[in-house]
Amino acid sequence: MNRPRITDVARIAGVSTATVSRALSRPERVSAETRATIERAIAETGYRLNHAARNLRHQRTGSIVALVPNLANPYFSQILSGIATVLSPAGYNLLVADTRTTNPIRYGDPSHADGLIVMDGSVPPSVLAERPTVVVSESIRGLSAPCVLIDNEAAAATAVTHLADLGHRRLGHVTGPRGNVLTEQRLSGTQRAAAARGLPAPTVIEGDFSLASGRRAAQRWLEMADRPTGVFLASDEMACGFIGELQRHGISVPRDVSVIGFDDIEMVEHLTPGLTTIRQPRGAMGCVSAERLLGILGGDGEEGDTILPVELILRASTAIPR
Amino acid sequence: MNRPRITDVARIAGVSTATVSRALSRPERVSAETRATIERAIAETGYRLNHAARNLRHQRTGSIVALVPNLANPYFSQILSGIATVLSPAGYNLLVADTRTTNPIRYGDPSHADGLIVMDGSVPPSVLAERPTVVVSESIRGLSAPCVLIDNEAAAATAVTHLADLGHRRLGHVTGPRGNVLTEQRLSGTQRAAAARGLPAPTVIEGDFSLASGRRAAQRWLEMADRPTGVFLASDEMACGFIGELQRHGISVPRDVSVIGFDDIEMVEHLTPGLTTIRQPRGAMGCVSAERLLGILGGDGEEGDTILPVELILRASTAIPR
DNA sequence: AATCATGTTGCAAACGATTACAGCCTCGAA
DNA sequence: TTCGAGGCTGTAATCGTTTGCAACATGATT
Repeated sequence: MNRPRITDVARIAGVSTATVSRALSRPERVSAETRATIERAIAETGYRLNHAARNLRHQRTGSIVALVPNLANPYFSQILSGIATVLSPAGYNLLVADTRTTNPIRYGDPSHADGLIVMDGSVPPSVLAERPTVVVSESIRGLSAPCVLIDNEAAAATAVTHLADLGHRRLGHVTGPRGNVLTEQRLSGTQRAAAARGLPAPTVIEGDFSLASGRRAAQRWLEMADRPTGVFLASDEMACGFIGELQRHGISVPRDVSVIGFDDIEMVEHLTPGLTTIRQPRGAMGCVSAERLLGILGGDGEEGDTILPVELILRASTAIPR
Repeated sequence: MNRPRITDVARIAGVSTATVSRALSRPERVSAETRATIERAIAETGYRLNHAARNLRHQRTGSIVALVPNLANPYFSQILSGIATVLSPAGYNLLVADTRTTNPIRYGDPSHADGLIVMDGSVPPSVLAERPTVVVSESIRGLSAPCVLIDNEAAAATAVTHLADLGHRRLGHVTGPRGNVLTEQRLSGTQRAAAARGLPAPTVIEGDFSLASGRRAAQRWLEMADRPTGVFLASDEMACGFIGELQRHGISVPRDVSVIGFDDIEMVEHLTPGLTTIRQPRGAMGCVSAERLLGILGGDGEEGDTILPVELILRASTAIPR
């Protein structure tokens, strides 16, 4: 037996399909008794709306696609989770596409989704121009879409100020890859905050956000004559590698050196010592980006970027210098 | 200016919409020169197919929905990632729904998706009966859908056998919540393997898979007169809590006690000591479940469950007993 | 009694594709 | 010349809704 259609309901209720449709979408425009009859007919047939047909008629899809560079990465899945909590009550489906395996062009196509939330800065702007778009976490050059970001410079300053508050004067900073926007902003915040406290410019070690580059940074630190007593690393992954390598050489954290990371990825809470770090509000970033996209879709979208506050998470890896 | 439709292409190419449609879906049924003309017209107009219309006509959606209990949990996002790598090349969209925020009934609706991949054992079978379904990781009682699983009993036996191989004779096992299928299977595998090696029955401590319950298990361990020298915990999270709490009491892992976990979640590689554990092939579980679903959709679906092999990951938390 | 506003309902045309069926043309065989 | 086969194309119905417009009934107003 085929799935019941709206005409089946109409026939059984003895009304036209137009009336059934109205009873569903704007019940107040249908008389109470007709509505009751229709409801009975719906129950009897087990009728359920065909969304493909409705979407065709409405010229919309009811879906939002989220473009992530790597679905397996917890950083993104937490943002996704935030997005889902907003989209679902709003009646939108969440379509997820991993840019490693999916051609983003496919989702730029308006017949797939009503809007895009992009977490991958490397997606070409031309693909995104066709649909309402919100960018999260990174900004994309040449695209005039609203972004949901954190203030990386201020966040870095917070980290450095924390070290300064503890009494550290010789500071180190391990950066992300050169040229990356995040890298530059965090570096600049680091230098600004140190200067503001009247401290000498922090020693800069170049990294690339990866665990391995954190380990290399540790080797650099070990070789130094005048070792910084407080080190701020631009990612938690690097901080993990850094601490692990130091411990392997008998250095104690935080007794010999205080370490502060960036991101607050889940695992660093469980390290020994627990890592002091800057938490990015990933869930909130997801929520806000979804809300802003809904705003645009609803026609009352605002201009400009949203900057979300970060939080300094104090754990055991930072302490007063010896 | 409106989006070009197939009629626009047809008009410009001087053919009927039927011919344009055929040129797109089965080019060999259209003469080469007509095809060329059509292609020119498509390029000229910038025409792109409207998927809503095609789907309506084809009575399909082109989407698969994945039902996860918690999108922010890396365990699931890695499975999702595997699913995405298979679905995307097959031309399907991946719709993700978090069962905490979305009513699963909504996705049981055939007009949303062509099939379901379920990662949440608590979804009522009635919701799933309407569409082809594959269950991953847990099995759902009362649902005759193929499952993609690991052999939890054998995996637990592998863990225990590893401890036995190292020479441990007094073993402990921290379980998941009672009543859970996984809990029972891992417990039974633990007991069977100990018996097979002629060891006394392992001391059982009840947990619930959470970090906190791992900490509580550590307290229980500390109170014991005759402490097990090797402990197998049914989740890595519990193992983290367990080790952390022991270290806080000056107990050294693995010198004083060997610890083995279950899952190989990302962070445990970076603990000190690195956690020996049983790795679930999460990416593969995702791939296989997606492939099986595509099989069903394609009409040549096979019956029965797929059991994937686990892997013992040796790290630093297990060693020969003192 | 005529007019009008109001509330309900139905008719039929969209939305944008796909495809069964039939028609036309060409060419080779009888 | 006639016929049939095969290749290509067009006509029109269809997928399941939504919605502008018009029609109708009812009761209030003049």
